[in-house]
Amino acid sequence: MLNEPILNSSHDCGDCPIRHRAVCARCEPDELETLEEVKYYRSFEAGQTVVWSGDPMDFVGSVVSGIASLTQTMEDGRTQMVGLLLPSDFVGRPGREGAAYDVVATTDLVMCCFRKKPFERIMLETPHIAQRLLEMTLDELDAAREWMLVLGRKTAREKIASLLSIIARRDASLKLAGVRGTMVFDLPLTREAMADYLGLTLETVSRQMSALKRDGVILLEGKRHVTIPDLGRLLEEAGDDSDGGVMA
Amino acid sequence: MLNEPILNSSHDCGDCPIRHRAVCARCEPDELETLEEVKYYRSFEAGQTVVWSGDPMDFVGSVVSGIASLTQTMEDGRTQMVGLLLPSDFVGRPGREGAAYDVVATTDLVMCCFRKKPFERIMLETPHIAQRLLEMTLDELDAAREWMLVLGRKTAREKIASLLSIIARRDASLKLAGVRGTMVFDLPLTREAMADYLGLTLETVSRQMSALKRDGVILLEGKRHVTIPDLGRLLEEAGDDSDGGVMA
DNA sequence: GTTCGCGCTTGATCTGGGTCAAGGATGGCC
DNA sequence: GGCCATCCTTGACCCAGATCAAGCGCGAAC
Repeated sequence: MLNEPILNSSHDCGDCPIRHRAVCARCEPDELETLEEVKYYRSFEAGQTVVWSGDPMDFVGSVVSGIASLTQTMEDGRTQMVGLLLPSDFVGRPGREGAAYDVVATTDLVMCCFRKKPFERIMLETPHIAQRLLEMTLDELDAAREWMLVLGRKTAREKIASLLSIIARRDASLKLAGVRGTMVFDLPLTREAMADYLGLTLETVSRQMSALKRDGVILLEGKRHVTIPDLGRLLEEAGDDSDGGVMA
Repeated sequence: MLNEPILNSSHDCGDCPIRHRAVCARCEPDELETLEEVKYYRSFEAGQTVVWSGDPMDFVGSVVSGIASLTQTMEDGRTQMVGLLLPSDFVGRPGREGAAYDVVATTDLVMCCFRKKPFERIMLETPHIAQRLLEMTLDELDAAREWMLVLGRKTAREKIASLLSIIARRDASLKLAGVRGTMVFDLPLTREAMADYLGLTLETVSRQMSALKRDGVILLEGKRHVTIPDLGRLLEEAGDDSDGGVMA
């Protein structure tokens, strides 16, 4: 799943997650303007802001490694994280001018970017891409709407459990081999970032993490290393109706 | 704005909001299978469910008149409205199997539907449609993410003000002629529906409506008829940084 | 080693909004 | 007209989570 090609798997030429022939500068650079003008890589340090809300965003792209978050902020400083970008996730709004939210590097981050104008041209010429983007955007919309239920109706404990199960499930590499339903991973978020994602304070996050640990729903080594002995139990705690606990 | 064509304004043949030639059964029915097999109208009474979450959804479509809401429900009955469909809004997930949430008619509702299979075929053949859908979906995604800020970080009073300003702004026909910043409309939602949209209880909605009335932010005649004497003031109450109070 | 800083935990207290409960208004129907 | 149902309002009380505050653990810099 990690770094899975996001637009078309039919063309594989390396570490760029956007592997459509039409946008593969490495393979058919003549199709495009000068290579670097269209496709390029960019690195960010943890904490750096990729784009500010409202600023013009002249590129689209996807995460190669690291984690970025999409956050909205009110003037008085209240902030809400509205999305989490893991490797292979796409950011960008073809046909839209500015960014609608801040994009911030949560960890060190490498992105693979395309300048927007040529990308849009390619999109017009390659219906497949628009369709793939539509699918991806529909998935994001579903995820956003599911998150609205979390924000609007779940208790603090359920919110934490929901976040943990999402992180666990989005990284399939984390299954603990041989033990059904057990997962191990390092939290990529500080307590504060978790709070911003969940609409809570960091103190409440901390307390609920402790409570889940006390009740054996999770095991904690240090502050970040998490073991989930029973994913089914966690999903129950999350108030999740889907019993997605069935593992390969 | 009302009933504005949602896919392509270049072809106008009546009351269907999807006015693309390729899907206009009335004008070029030969292009398609039997007319009724592809495009049809459907009416629902207030309270009726259009589709249940998880059920197969074999159509896409858009609202002709009335209001529908998208809601997610937990087993224990907690519900969260995750979207509001006004006339001309599109529902449907081309390329996706089942519905991800309940679609419920909030008022009496008329929808213009297309069976999904042929619609998808048309989409493949008509790049313009996929691109228009992508734009619309990106807009919905933006709206959903803005709503996440409301749900996660705003107070009850700010939530109510946000909802009122959204309803006011989405229906441009509601400007009170000649009076700058003044708007009048009938709330299309019960207090309970408002609560479900805002992640509150109906009692809190009622109390905050009374408070906003007491403070002169809104005027109420009966329970539903709302006058907003000063949209700027309302946006301020909503904690909205955009001073969208500039009126035509 | 010591000190600093940051991320985290935990405790004590406060409060916004939830919960429970009792009516009030409106409108359809007999 | 009277009756009933539905939607709404208001009050009294409670509690989950926010706020304020103190201190811990651990790695980095010296």
